[in-house]
Amino acid sequence: MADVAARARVSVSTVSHVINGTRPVNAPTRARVERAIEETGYLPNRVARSLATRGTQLIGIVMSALTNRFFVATVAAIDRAGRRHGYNSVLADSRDEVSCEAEALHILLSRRVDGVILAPAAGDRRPVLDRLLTEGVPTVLIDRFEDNRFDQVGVENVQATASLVEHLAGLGHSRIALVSGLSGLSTTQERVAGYKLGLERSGLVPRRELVVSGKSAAEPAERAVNELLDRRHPPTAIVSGNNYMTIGVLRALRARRARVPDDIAVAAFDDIEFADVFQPSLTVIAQPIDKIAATAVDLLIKRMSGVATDCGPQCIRLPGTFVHRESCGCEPLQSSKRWPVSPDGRGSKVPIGGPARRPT
Amino acid sequence: MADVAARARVSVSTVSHVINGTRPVNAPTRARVERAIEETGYLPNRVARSLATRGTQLIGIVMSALTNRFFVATVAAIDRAGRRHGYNSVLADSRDEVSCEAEALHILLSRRVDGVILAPAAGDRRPVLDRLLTEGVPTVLIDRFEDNRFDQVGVENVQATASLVEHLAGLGHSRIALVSGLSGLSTTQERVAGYKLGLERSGLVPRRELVVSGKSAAEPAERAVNELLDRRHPPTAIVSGNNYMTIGVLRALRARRARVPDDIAVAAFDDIEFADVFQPSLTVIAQPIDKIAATAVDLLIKRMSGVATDCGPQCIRLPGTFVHRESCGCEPLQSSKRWPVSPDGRGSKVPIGGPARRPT
DNA sequence: ATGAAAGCGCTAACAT
DNA sequence: ATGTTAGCGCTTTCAT
Repeated sequence: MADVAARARVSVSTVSHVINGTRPVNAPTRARVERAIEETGYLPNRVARSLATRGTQLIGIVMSALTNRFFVATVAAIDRAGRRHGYNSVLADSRDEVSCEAEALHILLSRRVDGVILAPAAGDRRPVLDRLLTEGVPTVLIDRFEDNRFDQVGVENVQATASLVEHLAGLGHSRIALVSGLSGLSTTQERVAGYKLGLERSGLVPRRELVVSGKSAAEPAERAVNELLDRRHPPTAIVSGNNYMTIGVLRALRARRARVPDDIAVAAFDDIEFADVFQPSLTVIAQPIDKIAATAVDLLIKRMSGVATDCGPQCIRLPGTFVHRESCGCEPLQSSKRWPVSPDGRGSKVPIGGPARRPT
Repeated sequence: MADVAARARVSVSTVSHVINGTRPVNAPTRARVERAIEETGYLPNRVARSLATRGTQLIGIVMSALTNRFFVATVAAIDRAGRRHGYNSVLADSRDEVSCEAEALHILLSRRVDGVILAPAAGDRRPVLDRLLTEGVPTVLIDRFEDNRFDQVGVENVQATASLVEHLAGLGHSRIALVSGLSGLSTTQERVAGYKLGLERSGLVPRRELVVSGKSAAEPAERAVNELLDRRHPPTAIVSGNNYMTIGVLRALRARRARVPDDIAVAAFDDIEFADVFQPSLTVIAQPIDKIAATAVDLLIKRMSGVATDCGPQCIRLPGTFVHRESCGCEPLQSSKRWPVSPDGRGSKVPIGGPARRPT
């Protein structure tokens, strides 16, 4: 930088100002500086800049890379959204373990990230969250909520799950089971609530034995389904609480040679990549991943820039999308239909074209 | 830090040295410092550290997040491997566009990353690669190769693809088609070569018309398969060149109600998440993603630390894994079998238990 | 409109 | 074994 300044016969402060546009500089002077930058191939050192300004323009993302279902999409979307505002992302995999998460956060904080987007790991997240609070770093929680001291953004779970149930009930099913997730998670609670709501709206009575835990993972879900199918009166339809559990459900069904949807209908929370080529294709609620990420980043940037510092923590729920395919047992479709599930539950009840009735 | 020093009644340099362990410090002194750190909740500022040491301990990852098949796994694996050595990852999505890639690289360089792991975008990567070279940043290329001035690590393509073909030929197929990728990519060339090699080894003659381009993406692959099936003598088996094209292949087959593997057998490069629940499950070559990432990071760290600075660019090919499932048309299996495909082609020919012969 | 100089928080050579 | 101090490359206040 001194090099550039010498070459342009100006002071370093002028160089700084033409680079950042932080104060008016005479056209000819600026031209000289710009030429000098060209000639020297000068590349501003953002580390030094960060030290001087006490801001890194870095967003720390801490997430359970392997376990969390939309790691890919979310991280990619956060990165994209952040970059539009001049931010970069530094990653930290929490492996879905709180201890690892705490360490990850520690590293990010020592790197002085301007803000954090966190998909909390399963387990006791208090220590991590408390730390975040005392450290005073702007933070937005994603996916799993738990703590109303933080901004949070995620999919609307209740109405979305209810719409799945109502759809199945509308096809004549009355014994609809739910494979639910880990009991500690807010998503699990909300989806269970949605399941019950859907049943009630359909005039069905929730039965405790039809809710089994798949512990948010494939293997437990597979076991749970096996247990379900061993009963005297097995369900005629299954709702799965997340993508991993859906895989478990399908494995169990497949191992028993149960045909979907003829023997048993399936509808699931979370879309799965390539779910359209599954045999049959899967009827699901898709999360608005890009929207969630973009919203989280927007919110975070607002907090970081000091705007909206007064209003309390926000909790934003974005509507999922009902993706209507074949596993629910409607007549075979030409292609999948999608429509949003609004937070008030409307718009979710009438599939385009209307589902075929198929009493069981 | 000055705070800590005052509290412990030592100088800042002593504090620095107990933190970094860079020089012996008397036990009682160290204890005082450590206590002071505890009490003040002092968190070292890595930005300042980076400025002083001219090292960020940051690995820049530039990758086509949405397009590239193993974005998730690779980034996660890089992050994990890097963290074991005290490195963090900063991300930059290139969207598989060279202009975006150049910008991404620019940003990472201005952030003074210690090294770069790059999955080159499709297109003319010369400018970016040249920049990397002139800037002198240690770099390891992943997945797509093209330039022998760089260290590179990826899957071994030729033998792996050959093993797929040989397996199908061993089942009696003689008209085996290949849906190949974008012609500009090294991976495409190598997999085409592997396809031919496999045919030759099986005593079959490669026929040009049986190689169609799926352009590395689902839709073109779907079109290509449709074209293939419209012929007077359609192939009896299809080898797909990557995961996205496999999806296209399956869509085409499905739309035509062609049964796999009865009407047509399928084997593919790249494993797909949950490929085991596909109907039928997919016989594929799985890439050793974790190994690739770990190897790339190891190599990068060697370069960054100045070790092995003399030996020329390395090109490391890691063997893929043959995952034997159902779409190839062997007898239904209990579960999937896996075995490595060694770079010399051995170990790939005899599936465990031996494939059932099924002449066409 | 431009420049001089004091930091930002740390490391590391040099001194004691 | 510990302390002093000169940077690292930039921003920004205060002068001019």
